Amino acid sequence: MDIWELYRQRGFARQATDEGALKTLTDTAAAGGGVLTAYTGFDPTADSFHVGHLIPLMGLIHFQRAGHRPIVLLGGGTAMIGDPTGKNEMRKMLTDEELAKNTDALRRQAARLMDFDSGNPSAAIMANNGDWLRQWGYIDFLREIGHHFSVNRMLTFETFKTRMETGLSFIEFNYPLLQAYDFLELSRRYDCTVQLGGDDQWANIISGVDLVRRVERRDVFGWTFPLLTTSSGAKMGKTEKGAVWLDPEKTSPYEYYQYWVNVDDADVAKCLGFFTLLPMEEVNRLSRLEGAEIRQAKQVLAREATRLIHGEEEAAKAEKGAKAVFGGGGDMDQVPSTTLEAARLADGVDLAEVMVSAGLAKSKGEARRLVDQGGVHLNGEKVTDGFMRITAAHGNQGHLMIKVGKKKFHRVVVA
RNA sequence: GGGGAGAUACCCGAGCGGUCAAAGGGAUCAGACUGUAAAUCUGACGGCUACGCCUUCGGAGGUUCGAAUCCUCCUCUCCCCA
Repeated sequence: MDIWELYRQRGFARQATDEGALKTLTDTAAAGGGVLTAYTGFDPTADSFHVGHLIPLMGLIHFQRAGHRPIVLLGGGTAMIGDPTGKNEMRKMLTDEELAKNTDALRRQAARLMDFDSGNPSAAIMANNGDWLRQWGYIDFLREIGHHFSVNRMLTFETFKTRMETGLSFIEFNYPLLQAYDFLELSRRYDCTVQLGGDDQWANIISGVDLVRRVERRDVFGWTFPLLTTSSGAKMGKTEKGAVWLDPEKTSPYEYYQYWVNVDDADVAKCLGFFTLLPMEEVNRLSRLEGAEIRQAKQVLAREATRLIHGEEEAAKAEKGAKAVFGGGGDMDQVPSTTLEAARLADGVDLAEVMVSAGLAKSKGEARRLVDQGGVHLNGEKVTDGFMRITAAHGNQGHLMIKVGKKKFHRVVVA
């Protein structure tokens, strides 16, 4: 089975520029013992990847597992422009320092997901388009790259059509040229012949394919992955706290695990294909589960997805923590926690205040509302007084368990 | 350069000079029902030991007993003309 077939089976296929030719190319490479090189670009707009980046990242992981060579392209240059795709308004400009910091953080995260250093032919490459984009002079770029682009055609891109209503700045209008040029540069430097990306990148990808053909008279290809949405069409990867990050500092492994256990029934099968490396037979078996048994599938999903990002040990801990609070008994240590100085318990501490500092409520008022609505439990007992104060009497061997709603648990350690 | 429209809470979006902490929808959160689903119904949704007080309607001033609402200037956005 070639990589493209594997992509199809697991749901990683949306559009391809020329699937027939792509297969031929892959077969030829395989027959000659060579590897194929593909890249995906990520703009360093934050200092961590989040769940929204996961499909392309998983795509690259599979690509490498299939024996090919992935390139992770960090958009240190393009992020200075801002991809207008899917945006209604221009994104704020990042400073050089922010970019450097973000690029660095993303590089470290990516390095944990793929093999970059083994020296194998399939060892991944990390590139930064700032390395080549920032060297260009304006006139030179226009003459050498710009003249290959038709404005008439660019205006037909969905991205720009919608932006014609709300406004589009010239800087953003140039984004496809830069991304297209990346492909040209990567094809020259690394013999990269495929660009992978989310389906919203289609226009940018074919711009690159066209550019390489025009300049190099060489056929390269584009392949897009579906966008990560729930079955109801909403974007995935968001919780009330915001994006679900891959950085354990921003989203703990426990929270990460919880995110996956809580996906809708309707999305479980899809997610198993996308976010685990389980063989498809296993994915299909789990996907056939119905009713309450779907929970088993969700647990496998959460376990595997967490393992991939945070490692076996953290995944096991997150799972134990989940079992402890939802199944009763067991190891509570993995539940998110904060500490509280014992001395403060002497005259009581406002529960609402503790909830705010633990991130369980945005304000004391909200915390009190939650209590009023019967959504707060302390050590398993429903709290009824919004102004309740925590005292030493509540210290259950130095541990207090606050539950908000049905799923949010937080431990307070008295120290 | 000229003319017009506009900026309201997380998003969209109403808003007569007082009865506006600001309609409605979405998102979100909580409760009930469940399986740590979905759908549905109910409630909450600026802050604050709270039938009151404080801070909000792009920014800065002003008029007024009283301003989201009127005036002036500024910033930004969109549309049309050249």
